[in-house]
Amino acid sequence: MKRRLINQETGELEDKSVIKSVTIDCVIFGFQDGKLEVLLIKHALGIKKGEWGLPGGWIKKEEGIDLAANRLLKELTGLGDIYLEQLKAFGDPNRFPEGRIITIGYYALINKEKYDIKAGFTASEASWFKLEEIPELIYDHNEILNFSLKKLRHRVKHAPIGFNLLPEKFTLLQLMQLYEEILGLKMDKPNFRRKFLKMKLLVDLKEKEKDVSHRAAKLYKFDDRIYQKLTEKGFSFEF
Amino acid sequence: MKRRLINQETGELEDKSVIKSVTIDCVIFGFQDGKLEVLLIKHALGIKKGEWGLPGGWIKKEEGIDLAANRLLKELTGLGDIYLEQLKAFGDPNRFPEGRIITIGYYALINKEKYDIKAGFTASEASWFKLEEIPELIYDHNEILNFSLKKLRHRVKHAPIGFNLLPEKFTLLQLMQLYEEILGLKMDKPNFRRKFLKMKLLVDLKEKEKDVSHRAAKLYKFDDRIYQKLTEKGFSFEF
DNA sequence: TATACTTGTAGTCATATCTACTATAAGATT
DNA sequence: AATCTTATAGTAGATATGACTACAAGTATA
Repeated sequence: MKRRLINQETGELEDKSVIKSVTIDCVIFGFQDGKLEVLLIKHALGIKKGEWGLPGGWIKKEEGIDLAANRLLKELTGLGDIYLEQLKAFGDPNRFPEGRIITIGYYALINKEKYDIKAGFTASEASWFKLEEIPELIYDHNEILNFSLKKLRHRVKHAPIGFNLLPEKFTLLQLMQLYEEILGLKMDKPNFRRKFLKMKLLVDLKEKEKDVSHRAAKLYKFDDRIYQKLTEKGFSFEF
Repeated sequence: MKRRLINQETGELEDKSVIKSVTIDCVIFGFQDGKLEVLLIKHALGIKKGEWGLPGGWIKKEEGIDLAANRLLKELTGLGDIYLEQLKAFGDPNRFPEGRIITIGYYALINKEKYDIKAGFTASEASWFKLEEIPELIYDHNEILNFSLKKLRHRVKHAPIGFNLLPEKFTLLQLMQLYEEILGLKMDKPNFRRKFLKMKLLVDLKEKEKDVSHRAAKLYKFDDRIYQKLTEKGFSFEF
């Protein structure tokens, strides 16, 4: 079934506010209970009703693609100021059976504790999936998701972006477990501490965890201004 | 001047063979006399006549974007089997004043000794530019080029792709100078040798340079199959 | 109150890696 | 034969890494 793009009366493209051939799809990562999670939505309408896929949408005609991705994220989750980065364009001619549509993939990192994402999804059902539980997705969304994972794994080693998945205040063990989960390996606590603290990227909050049934650990936060300053001096984050 | 997209008789999109709103632009890198170079073309027609820009073109309707990039490269330079990788999509609404066009950037690495690229450009003038000599380019092509440089600098440290810019047989000094030029730093010859040879990525060709006015250096080549095998064993290229 | 248990944090040590060198070899040029 | 250029080998101190031990600070349990 081909969609009708032309308005027969005016002879023009219908709905001039969007470019019909380019969409945005977004992989939204969260982190909970030591596990990386991805937010998926269940399509409520159309041919793919009932199937899971990545949240996404159209780009408006006069809107930059980064802006469009931010807007979509805001519409879907109700929040802005989120770590968001473009993956690449996906343009296999058969990726979308109903027509030639190119999609630009993005991925976002959010702090689940801070927001209740699912509240933003009114029309369609939304749910978090751990990596092992991800079902078969519509179109090429599994490919986009796998690409985003590869990108995230690479990026997290070369830029201090992991913090975006954690609460503002976190312990070194939480940070280490985040790295272990994303990179899929086991690390040594003392060595991890030393390596990370040596970078002097973290602010010691002089606070401790509360309500834990063991010795409370120090809390730290990441300060982007410190990172910027270090970067200017030639520092380059490598893990 | 807005282009007419609608055929008034049929009520359909004109020229169904291309998606009018998405193009491809390609940064082609070469390496000569120790310097990184970029291939630019001078526009022969249209508003931008006489100005320099990146080679590019339209994506055909039934063509994947990677395939389209390869086809364009072949049309422009007359050769295939070239290292080519997508950068990302550039979609500022004002990037192209004559209408909303999204471009997907690619970058290619070619061995200049092997081919005479400029022969492929019949219609428009093409020329190599060293990095310091790059003029102001049309649209957002300077931004695309700068992005490609950042990507190349990063990629060359994490994957053995630099070889694509060198002749098939090369000396360790040539390789080192390539790295020095791309990364913009000075290196130590003995240390570079040791580090690179330790990876066991290079094939010692048991040959030496000829017609040099000094002690001839050993020639090496890069063998992708060796790299694949090492990768399977867990090796990861880092420089 | 004492003991075990869990997690945090400090320190040790052998090994590998990086960096800045020096030294020598192999040719070509004068 | 002396000299110059570049290739290639080696060396030694500094630094980083990885595997470990030890102990501290709490909570839970006996």
